[in-house]
Amino acid sequence: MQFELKLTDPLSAARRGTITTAHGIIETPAFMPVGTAGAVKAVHMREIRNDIKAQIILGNTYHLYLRPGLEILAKAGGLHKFNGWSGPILTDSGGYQVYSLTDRRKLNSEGVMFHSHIDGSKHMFTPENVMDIQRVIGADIIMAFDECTPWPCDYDYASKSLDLTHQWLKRCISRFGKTEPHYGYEQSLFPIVQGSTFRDLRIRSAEEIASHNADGNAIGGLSVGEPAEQMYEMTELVCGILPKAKPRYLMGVGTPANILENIALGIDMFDCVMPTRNGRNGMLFTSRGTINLRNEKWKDDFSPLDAEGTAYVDHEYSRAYVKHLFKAGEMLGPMIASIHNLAFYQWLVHEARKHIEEGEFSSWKTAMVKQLSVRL
RNA sequence: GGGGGGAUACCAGAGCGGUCAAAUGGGGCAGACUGUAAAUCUGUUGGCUAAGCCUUCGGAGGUUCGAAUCCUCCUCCCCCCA
Repeated sequence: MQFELKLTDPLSAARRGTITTAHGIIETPAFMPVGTAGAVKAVHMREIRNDIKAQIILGNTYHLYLRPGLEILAKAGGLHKFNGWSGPILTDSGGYQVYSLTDRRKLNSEGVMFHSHIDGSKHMFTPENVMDIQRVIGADIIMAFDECTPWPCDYDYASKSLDLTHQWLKRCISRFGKTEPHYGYEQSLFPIVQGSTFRDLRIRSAEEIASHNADGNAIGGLSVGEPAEQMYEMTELVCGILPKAKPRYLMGVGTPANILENIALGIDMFDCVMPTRNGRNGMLFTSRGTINLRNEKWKDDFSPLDAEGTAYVDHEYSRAYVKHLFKAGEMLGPMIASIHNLAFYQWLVHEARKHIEEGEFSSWKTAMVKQLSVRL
């Protein structure tokens, strides 16, 4: 994997770059749709590719390991062949499940014992086997096994958790270095900065992560409930320490406004379930603000879903119709909303890239953030 | 013609003397959602001058300190036998 930093915004820390992987190029700043179980929920790969035009999607180690399982993934020839997405893939390590499935796991220095949410069976995840599993899945970018700390989190816990994540990182790097890709193309390992919302812990973690000189670096443990201002404070701090020449990935973020603010602080890559999950739940993100499609006020609004939208669904369907689909429990509603939202997120980062290139990112961002906060 | 069952809020449907403005679903209205246990979850759903009051359980009377609940008549609906 290669990262080329093309230019930096003169008025902010925003950057414009290109990541080249074995499966294609990613223009940064980039937004990556989440496809946890090997599918971006409710959306065809064809639509991700042709209509939404995402350049990379995510998968998840924990979920894919449980189902369909490594045997099938290996037999298929890796996730790309299995799910038909021939572009770049990034897999999360299961570190987020350490946080989100906290009542279904036991953590110790060796690793994490999960009680499967599917059948209750026990599965030990260690830094070593998480590398091995991600080798089998075959993602272009794989993530270190970490503990995503909850928020709020007391200092001592955050500090100890940080040390554990750092120890695990060394084990990840060691195992990764001793193993080979299974399918003939290169994989890159990204380490993850933790430290909750404590400045000194974030500094300590960012310095540790930077010292490994990985292909790219991630920031985790944010967007877990902390106020947005604290998230921005942490990303700014960490971006000041992480190497400039490597892509920076802010994990799990976020709202359209979060993305623009973090681009301004030097983040290059984002992923978030929000466009798909909120879409399935009837919420649309647009350049003019958000829409709750289930609201009564759209019942006879026959105007396009999003007159300024870039997706075909924005012009083929009316708000009234898609509201009806949601009310009627028709699965086409969530499908349309997911395509719209993902296309909107792609439009957002596309515009961000364009405005960085034009040297007017900051003013555009300020105006856009204001518009995005409107509730239509 | 004979016998039996039933009418409860937008719908379905509990309740069968006070703790009932009335369970539970559905529907309606609104909210949440940030490296996905999510096509999920939460709140709310008679009125008002709102920790209180007013009008509600087919209709009209009655019994009782007190009735959605008991009695009488009326109106409709359903089932069984002829």
